[in-house]
Order: sequence, then structure tokens, then C-alpha cells
Amino acid sequence: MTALDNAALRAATGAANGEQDRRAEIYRSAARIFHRKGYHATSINDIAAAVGLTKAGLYYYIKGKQDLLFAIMGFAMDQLDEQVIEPARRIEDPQTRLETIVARHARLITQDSSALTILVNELEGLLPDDRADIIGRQRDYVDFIADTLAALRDEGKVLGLDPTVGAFSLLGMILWISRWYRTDGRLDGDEVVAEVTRMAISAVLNRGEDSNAGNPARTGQPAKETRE
Amino acid sequence: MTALDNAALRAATGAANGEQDRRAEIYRSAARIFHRKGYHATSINDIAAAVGLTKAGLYYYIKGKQDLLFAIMGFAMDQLDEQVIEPARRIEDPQTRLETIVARHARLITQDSSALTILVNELEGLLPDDRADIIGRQRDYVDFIADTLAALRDEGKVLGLDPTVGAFSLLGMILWISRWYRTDGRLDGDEVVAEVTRMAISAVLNRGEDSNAGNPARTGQPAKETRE
DNA sequence: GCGAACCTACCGGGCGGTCGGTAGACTACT
DNA sequence: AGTAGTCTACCGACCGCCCGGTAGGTTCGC
Repeated sequence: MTALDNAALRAATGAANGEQDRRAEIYRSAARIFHRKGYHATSINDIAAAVGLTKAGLYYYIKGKQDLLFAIMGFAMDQLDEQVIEPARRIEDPQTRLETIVARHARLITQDSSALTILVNELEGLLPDDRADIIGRQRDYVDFIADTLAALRDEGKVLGLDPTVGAFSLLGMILWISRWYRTDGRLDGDEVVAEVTRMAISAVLNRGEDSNAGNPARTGQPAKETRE
Repeated sequence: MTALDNAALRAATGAANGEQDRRAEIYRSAARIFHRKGYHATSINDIAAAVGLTKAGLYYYIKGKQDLLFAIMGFAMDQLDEQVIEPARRIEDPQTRLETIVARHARLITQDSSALTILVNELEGLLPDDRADIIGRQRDYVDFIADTLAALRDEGKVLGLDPTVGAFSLLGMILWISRWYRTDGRLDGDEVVAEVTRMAISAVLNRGEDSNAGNPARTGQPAKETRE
């Protein structure tokens, strides 16, 4: 069920229409409304009306409100895996990898922030099992970023930065974009992505002269991260 | 009414107890529950039960759910004004001012994130007029940070960073703290504040002499900002 | 005539909010 | 000292509404 739903959602995000897949339109509309009003403030009727159905008609396509939310989040997580994590994982140089992560994640958000924003804002709307699933995948992502920062530190390019705090801080910068970026604003998406990526890299790298590479002389305690 | 409420809330946050002000306890409890479950997912009954009242009893103290939310947000905004903006406004050196802003804001969040987090997450729960009030104050804050970044740029310490994007990005780092920081976690609040402050400053300042040393993130164009 | 794609009508329940009442402390008058 | 009045701080019961969800059709293309 979920895999099917996600496939539908993916198709919807790709090509706007052309197939009869009504489900895709429903998921896209739901994601947009959840994003705008919040999950709890959105009624099934809101979604039904947005796609031109009655509530009962909508239930022909969905199993329930919580399943709808979980499907959207699963799709968002898949998007993150495919568009950000997998491409970045193939890059060995830590700095380039970090740039890729930030730029690709930021780009996803400037393109369509609905699902990705719901992913982080509506976790408490899920059933416990579903929530555990999503949180687990999110934690993997945070660890992936933290490991990249740890690798940068091992190269001497980062001194005295806790990888976990660094990862969360970068994520904060990135995820916050969806709160202020407007498609019709002063800056276009590419400019925003570029600015944020530069800030992110600059935030974690040592500044100019005081980075004596490969010699973490007097950093605070080293992080305990050893995974991967 | 609102001013009175805020005074009560402030008193509650300051000294834990000592006066019979039940209202203060109610606001504090409500803030904590709104923070944990979200405004829409929290019922008036939840709040009443948390303070040992029935719903009807609770209504002796509050005017309604939305007024409660507005009072909490107003208090959070007052806190921000008094603990962050006013102290920072008295500092002339832009870099020191920016450090003050980030450190003080981050510290507020590590100390008690409830009200400040509601302030940014539950805006759509407000009545239009109230929302306009809060959004206006928030915009003033963003402008204050952006102006500080613009001043840094005029000193030559920042090159090619759009002040608005910079302000939002720093805010993202700071506000995100409330999502991952745990009082009983590995790092204590002071460490987190210090780490985040260092990252924030590093994010906006120029690196040594070569701004973009061999990184593929090619973003030359300077920002068009001319404000202030 | 049969299944996919919908609808109308409805259900139980919880919501925000209100109403009338009242226990008890305190005051005021006799 | 007794008692009538008053005010604060609550409570039980209730209201209308809308919620998520469902039962049982009906329409329509094949």
C-alpha cells in the first residue's frame, strides 16, 4: 500500500498530469494543504474539496488521515534518499560531499517544500510505529552529515566543532528556508541555494591561517562518533 | 488584559512561585503543552487537567484558546526584546553585536524553549489581527539582524552575502536548537550556545584571504542589498 | 450487467465554549 | 454572637458544531 502510494506521489511530482492517477493529485494537494495550515488544522473535507471530491469520495482513494500523512512523509524521505543522500554518498571528498548535501537539500526545498517540510513539522501526527520509522530514517540522515563533518575534522579542515551540533545547525539553516523563501521573491531559487551553501561551508570550515592541518591541537573534547 | 497577562507570565518565568498567581501557572503549563503537542492538537481540557482544573474552571482565568496562544506569543516576543534585542542594540561594533544576538537568543532557547518555539511554529493558530501584530515584531527582529550583517559588510568583513538570506539562515540555526537540544543530553546548554555562536559568526565572516578556494560552489555575484 | 468511481446521508464523539450553581472566606450590620 | 450579603474560585452539565469515518446506494463506461 505504502509503496504504491509513494510511487503515485513520485509520479505526481515528476509530471504534472497525463495519466489518470487521481491518487497522485490527492497526495500533492494534501501535502500542500498540510504544509500551509498544518496537519491537525486540516480536515479531510479541506482535502476533498481541493481535489473536487466529497469526503466519502476521497475515502475511495485513501485509508485514513494518518495514512495520508505517513505516505507523504515516506515520499519526502524517499526524495531525500534519492536526490540528496545517494548522490552524496558516492562522493569521497568530505568537503565536496558536504557541499553536495547542502546544495541538493536546499534545492529540493526551493523547488517544492511541501512534503519535506511536513516531514519535520508534523511528526506527532503519526501513529507510534510510523513515527518510529520516520524518525529512524531522519536519524540516519543526521548521522550521515555528522560523519561527513567528522571526516572533515580528521582532515584537519574543522577544529573544535562537535559533529552532531554541526549537523543539526546546518540542517536548521537548510530546513528554515521553507519558512522564508518565496518563489516570487527578490531572489530566485538558485541564488538562495548558492548563498546558503556558501554559508554552510563557511560555518564549519576553519578560517584562513589558524588551521594547521591534521593537528587538532587544542580543540575541545573530540566527538565520540566512530560509526561508518 | 494582555499586558496584565504578560506580566503574570513574566513573573512566573522569573520566580517559580511565591504568589498565588494561578494565571501564571496556567500560561506556563499551556506553553509547555502547546510546545510538546502543537496548538491544534492540544485541547482546552488538556490544559485544564494539567493545572488541576476542569474546563469550566479554566475559563475563569482565560478568555479563550486563541487569546491564550496570543498571550504566550506576546510574552515570548517580550522576552526576545528584553533579553536579546535591547542588549544587542546598545552594542555598536557589528561583530560583537551579532555575537550577542546569537548567543543570547540561543541561550534563551536552551533555558526554556516553550514560548519561543511556539512563537515561530503556531502563527496560523492566531486571529488575523494578532498574527499581524506578531509577524510585524518578528520582521523587525529579522531586519535588526540583517542591518547588523549589512554593517559588517560595510566594514568589509563580509563579502557577497545577502543580509536578508544571512539573517534567515542564522535564525534557522538558532531556532532549530529547540528541536534537538535536550537538557539531559551529552552537551550542556553553555556548550551548545558556544558552538552555535561560533558557527554563526564563522558562517558570515570572510575566510582568510581567498574567499572561495577551489570549491565548485561557484557563486560570484554580490548581493543587491543597499538597505541602511 | 458489472465493477470502478463516486455520492448522500449518517454516526459517535470530542471540540471550544457557556450556564447556572455553590462552597467557603470574608465583610457588615445588628 | 449571629446572620445576611458578597465575592472569589471553582464545578457539573450542557450546547452546537464539526471532526474522521462509514453504510449503502447511484451513475457510467465497458
